[in-house]
Amino acid sequence: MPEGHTIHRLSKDLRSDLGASVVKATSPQGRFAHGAALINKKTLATSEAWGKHLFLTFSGETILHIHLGLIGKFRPQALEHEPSDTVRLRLEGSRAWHLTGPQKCALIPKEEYLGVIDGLGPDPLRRGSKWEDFASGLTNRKTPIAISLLDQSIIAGVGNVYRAEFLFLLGIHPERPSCDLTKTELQDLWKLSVSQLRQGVRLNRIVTVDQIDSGTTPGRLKPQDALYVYKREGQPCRRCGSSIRVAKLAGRSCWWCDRCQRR
DNA sequence: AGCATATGACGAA
DNA sequence: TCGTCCTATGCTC
Repeated sequence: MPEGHTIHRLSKDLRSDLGASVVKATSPQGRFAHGAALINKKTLATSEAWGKHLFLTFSGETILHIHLGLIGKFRPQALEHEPSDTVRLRLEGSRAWHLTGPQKCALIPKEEYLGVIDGLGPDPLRRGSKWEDFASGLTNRKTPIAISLLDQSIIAGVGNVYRAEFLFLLGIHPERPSCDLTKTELQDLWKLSVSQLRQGVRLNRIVTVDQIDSGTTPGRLKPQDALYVYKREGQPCRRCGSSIRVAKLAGRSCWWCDRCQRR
């Protein structure tokens, strides 16, 4: 679930649901009891996503830093929905929001907030992000491009699904050294990140296939038809039919098509 | 019941 | 490169 698009969508939804009104905060699990008590009955002032990081600011400049990590979820629930005892944080406005399994959920000082942002590369979903910053992060880097794409200090918000899909869509082999990519390829990679992540926010889901390649109508697109290569090892490439391959890159599985993606 | 796995990131070795 | 953390799900026995 959580790549950059998820967090930006969450930021929007939380803002429209809870924004500018008094929020009730509790920690059914108890692990964030103190923090929840400090937020409780405050107003949500701002909601901001930066890559995979979510920052909620409450009245009094209290900054709540949330990072979902691999398994975290932050879901809207009906107000009467009883939180399970794994819910770290429950926010209640026009509906309830239940946070489970986050990698980070903490009230942080402004300096820490600035430090997190400072460590992040350009986020394709943020106004003001520049492709040149993305490109300059890759100059002289021999690291395979598939590894660079997971590095949040190079580009913020891309995760394991998008990296594989982007490289397929542009015909770039995942093991190509980052510094060997042409200017055009870097520009295309950036432009693709912007359009794909935006679409991800809109759909609240990652869908990279063209309608033509999926062979289905958009409304009824099945999960297994939404992607070109991610988790499709051994299956035929949607473009050329050759078998999708998989290997570990940066400790994570990466999928690609050897025929469509040239070294 | 137990185990593997997951769209992430960190620290230890 | 591993182990670790955090939770939910979907296998397998």
